Amino acid sequence: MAQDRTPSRSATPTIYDVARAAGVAPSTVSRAFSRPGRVKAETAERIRMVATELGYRTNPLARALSTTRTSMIALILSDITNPFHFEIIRGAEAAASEAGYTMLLADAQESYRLEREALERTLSTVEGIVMAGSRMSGTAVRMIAKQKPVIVLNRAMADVPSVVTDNPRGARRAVEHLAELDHRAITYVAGPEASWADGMRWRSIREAGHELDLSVRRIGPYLPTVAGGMRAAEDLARQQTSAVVTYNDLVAIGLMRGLQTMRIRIPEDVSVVGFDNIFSADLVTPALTTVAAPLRVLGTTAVRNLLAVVGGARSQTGLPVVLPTRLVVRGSTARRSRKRTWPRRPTDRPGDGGNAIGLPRRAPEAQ
Amino acid sequence: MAQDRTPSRSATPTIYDVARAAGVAPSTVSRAFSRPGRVKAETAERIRMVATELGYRTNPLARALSTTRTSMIALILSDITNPFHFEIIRGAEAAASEAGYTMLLADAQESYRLEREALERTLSTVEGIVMAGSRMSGTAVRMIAKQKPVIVLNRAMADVPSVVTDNPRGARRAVEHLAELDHRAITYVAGPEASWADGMRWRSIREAGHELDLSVRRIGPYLPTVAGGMRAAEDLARQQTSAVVTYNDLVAIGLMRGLQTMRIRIPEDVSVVGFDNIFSADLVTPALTTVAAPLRVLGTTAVRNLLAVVGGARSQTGLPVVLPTRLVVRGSTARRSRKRTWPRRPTDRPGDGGNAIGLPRRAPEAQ
DNA sequence: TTGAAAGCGCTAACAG
DNA sequence: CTGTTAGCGCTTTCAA
Repeated sequence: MAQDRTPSRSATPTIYDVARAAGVAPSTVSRAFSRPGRVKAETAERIRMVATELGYRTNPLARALSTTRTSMIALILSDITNPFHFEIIRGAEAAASEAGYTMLLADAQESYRLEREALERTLSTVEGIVMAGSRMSGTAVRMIAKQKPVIVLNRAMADVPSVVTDNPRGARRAVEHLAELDHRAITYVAGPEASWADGMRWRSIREAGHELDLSVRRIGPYLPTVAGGMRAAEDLARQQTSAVVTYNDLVAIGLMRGLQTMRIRIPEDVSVVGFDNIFSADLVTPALTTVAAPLRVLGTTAVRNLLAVVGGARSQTGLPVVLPTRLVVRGSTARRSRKRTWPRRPTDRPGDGGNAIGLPRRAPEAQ
Repeated sequence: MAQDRTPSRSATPTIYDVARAAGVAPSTVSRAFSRPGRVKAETAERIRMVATELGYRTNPLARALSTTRTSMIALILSDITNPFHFEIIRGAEAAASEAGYTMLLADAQESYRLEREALERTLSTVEGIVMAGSRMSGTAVRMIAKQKPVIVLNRAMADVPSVVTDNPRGARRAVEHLAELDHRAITYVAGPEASWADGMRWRSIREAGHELDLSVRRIGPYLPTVAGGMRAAEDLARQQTSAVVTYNDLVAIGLMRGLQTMRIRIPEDVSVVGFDNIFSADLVTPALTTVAAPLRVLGTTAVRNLLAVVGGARSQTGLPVVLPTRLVVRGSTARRSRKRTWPRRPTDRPGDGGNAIGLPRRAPEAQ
């Protein structure tokens, strides 16, 4: 009476049950499932019959114990709610299951501790790990990589295989696009300082700006979220800019929204370019022009490369795999209007005062 | 030379290594980790020291083999890219890791075969399963539930524990809201026919409509996507309605977009209410009024209940757990304007002709 | 409180 | 081609 709380679930038959029922040795049953070639066709057939009849299924854990092949990989995300990760997750999952692997998903929720715990929990279970947007230090990551194959996503590391997008070309395309639209000055709205991508993007934008003779400045850092973008809008209102490029789409979306509530029109007054092309980028108004990352491919590539390493491949080069980006032009960018229509109404801005808006209109300087 | 392709990774020490180094029996080491109480304090301490020094970590697979406790659960999703699932995933993951469990994630990509495979792959590894938006038949689900604890999400089942949102109340609130805004007729834009939620929502809306003396009709089914919503917009243009409720937010977003390209204004010409309150619902223009589901809580509740069952709890009632919804009023709904301003320009509509738009203006009928 | 021994379910030599 | 025999790393009686 004490024990029957759990509803009875049919106990799974083992290899021994099948062996007995089929009149063969257990090892033969094992072979029939793990290397069919090594068993006479008829025998294998009979075993298979008996097995399905009994409802036998090989226990992957037991198998893993002797082979060390668990057929599992882990995907560790810095923040699962970041839409940037959505398609990556799908890509990764698809690649994994396509290869017969199961994917463990762990969300660090931007917390170092949680990330460590997740690693701790999964490390000994999986054959390899994809770390996306990890907050860990380079040495910490290397530490992990010493124990299990690791692929780092969106962060180039010298000695750990990584997959990144082509930020330099993407940034350059963004700047070129704005230049073609007659913009002469660009503001970069920065993301987290610790972000590898942020560094790459800013540097590339600055360089492209120099080459194309645009003046470029940077504000930030901001949180890489819609809220962060709205904050940036407040700060941006104090300055004259006709064009801005943001760290990512979330920031761009927040920025547009913030600007719009101040009666600043997008794209008539300010053109905005984001990065990543997340879900939603084309749903906002105006639809966001953005440097699209091949999100799903990012996920599949990471997993495929990981599985290659697991399978014994040595990465040929020590260099990161770089995936191409492409500029998706939508409604948030337009030709610079000759007449400065902005700022318009000093009092529109909510919160901290008109000071910000009514500033002297000196031309933006580079850097 | 043939074997050294794989970079050497430090072999993990076992319980035996620790035992030897600490001068105790392996079983004692095991106890020290699994039931500390059963080991003399000093001994345990010593073992612990040696263990950390050697970098020992108990192998969960091996442990699972003898205890059948794998500390893993699976979350099987019908479609991982559906934003409806994003927060659910996070909630589930959080609840799992909080309980020391690891979550396997599998995406069925709306495919029955893939769902089966995922189940096949994970079933014997996990202690329980959360099925979200499953496409499987009731009997198939029951089949699974006979083997491992299962919680079904967003679908009420008689004999399998499930967690759902309060669609009836949510639908009712939506209808009430529209009625308060003077709308007299409502169109429900339906989602997939196989969807349990769709049935619930439609039925509830119809009932609420009856009670509040509104006429209610239904169009569809449509795919539960933005594209589906845009299709619905085309069809809706042939009819007079001042208010529509859609199967979900995605459809609502697509619908608004489609309507807007036809120069139909939201909310001036048509008020739109969605369901779920997914990420993006407040980013579109106008921001979407919607029946918000407690997405994250849905995930955590499912997992917590699952773990309770795993832990031996018997579900008290056979009834599904119902989570409350709440109506989030945003910009997509407004008071019905007296003057009918729509349809306006017969030729605006792209594609299949003016026929659709210029239809006789008969009042919408119920059902 | 600790040790010895017998598995958990499966795979992997090694013979035959 | 198939049976026999050891384990994989950990837990769990059963004694001591």
